[in-house]
This record gives sequence, C-alpha cells and structure tokens, in this order.
Amino acid sequence: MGRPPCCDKVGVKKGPWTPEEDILLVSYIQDHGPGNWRAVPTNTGLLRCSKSCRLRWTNYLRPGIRRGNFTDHEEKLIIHLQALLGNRWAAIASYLPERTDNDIKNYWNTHLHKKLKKLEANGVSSSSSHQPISKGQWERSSKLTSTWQSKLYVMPCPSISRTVPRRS
DNA sequence: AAGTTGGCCAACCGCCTGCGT
DNA sequence: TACGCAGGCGGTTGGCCAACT
Repeated sequence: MGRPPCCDKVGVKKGPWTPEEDILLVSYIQDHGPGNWRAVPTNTGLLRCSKSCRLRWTNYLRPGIRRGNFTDHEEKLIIHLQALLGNRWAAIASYLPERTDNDIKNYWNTHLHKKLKKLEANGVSSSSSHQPISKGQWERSSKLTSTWQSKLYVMPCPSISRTVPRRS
C-alpha cells in the first residue's frame, strides 16, 4: 500500500489564493501561531491542503518578508552561498531573513543563473566555479561542529529564524 | 490592433526526514 | 525497532503580463 496523500484531494481547492483566504489564514495564525498545519484547513474552513496553507504563509504572508528587487549585497551573498552550498535554498534563505527560499530560488533561476553563464561565457570567472560542499562533506562537518553557523564556514548569520537545514 | 513569444513568480508535486507511538 | 504521519525542501509547472513582430 502506498503512502496516502497529505490531504484529501477531493474538495481541495488549488490555484491562486484570494484575499479572503489570506485573511482567514492570517487571522488564524495570529490567534494560534504557525504550526499544526493539518488543523488549519479544518479550523479555518479553508478548502486548502495543509501544505498549501504552510507554503502560502511562509512564502507570502509571513511578517517581515521583503518583496521586489534584490540589492547588490543580497545578490552577491546569494551567489557566494550558492557556490558554497549548492542549491540548498532553505539554508541560503537563513542568511537572508527577509527573503524566502522560494524567492531566492526563483531569483537564481531567472536572473543569476543566466547572469553567471553570461559572465563565464565572457571568460570572467565567477564564484560558482568553486565546488559546492558535497552532501558527505556537509554531513561530516555536522558531526564535527555543533552550531549551524560553523557548518557554513562563512560569516555568522545575524538572525536565523528558520529551521536548520535537513541532513545537518 | 492582434497575435506570438519569453520572462517572472506563485503554487503544486513528490520525495525525504524527524518525531511520536 | 518498525511504522505512520506531518512538516520541510527542492524541482517543476502553469498562468499572467509585458515586449516584440
């Protein structure tokens, strides 16, 4: 028997969120806090899957999120961290607390990846030419150190509000 | 003005991990 | 120890919109 779906697909709404749904979700989380996502659709009456609720909150509704143009500093940091960590967007996002992993991933795929390719085509070496830390290296470093910051071998993160990456 | 193309980004999908039992 | 479930993550998709022909 295969693994059951995360939620009942029948009667679950998909697609863009409406302002009314956003209000329901935000007011519920303001009252109860994020977490226990499975209970959110039931308690709010939202016809959404729990995953969808969590995604909407973390990527769009969560307070403190900055949207729009990335600064030069953010761009350089993303390039540096991507070269260091590879496509571990959640780990990269922990260094940019105002940005979501989805935002960073989208920005990388649409802007930076092309930009770097262009630069490399022009013979300009980029930081992405470095080898990212392999999964094995990551795991080994995790055994040697206890703090999340030390795993990265880069500057300490000013505020890590998200969970540490998996396989850490 | 109408049709086509390409970029952007919100959201979905499926896999993995950690935790509780 | 094994199993089931919820949450987390990265890859991918699809719809919208602006630019172009």
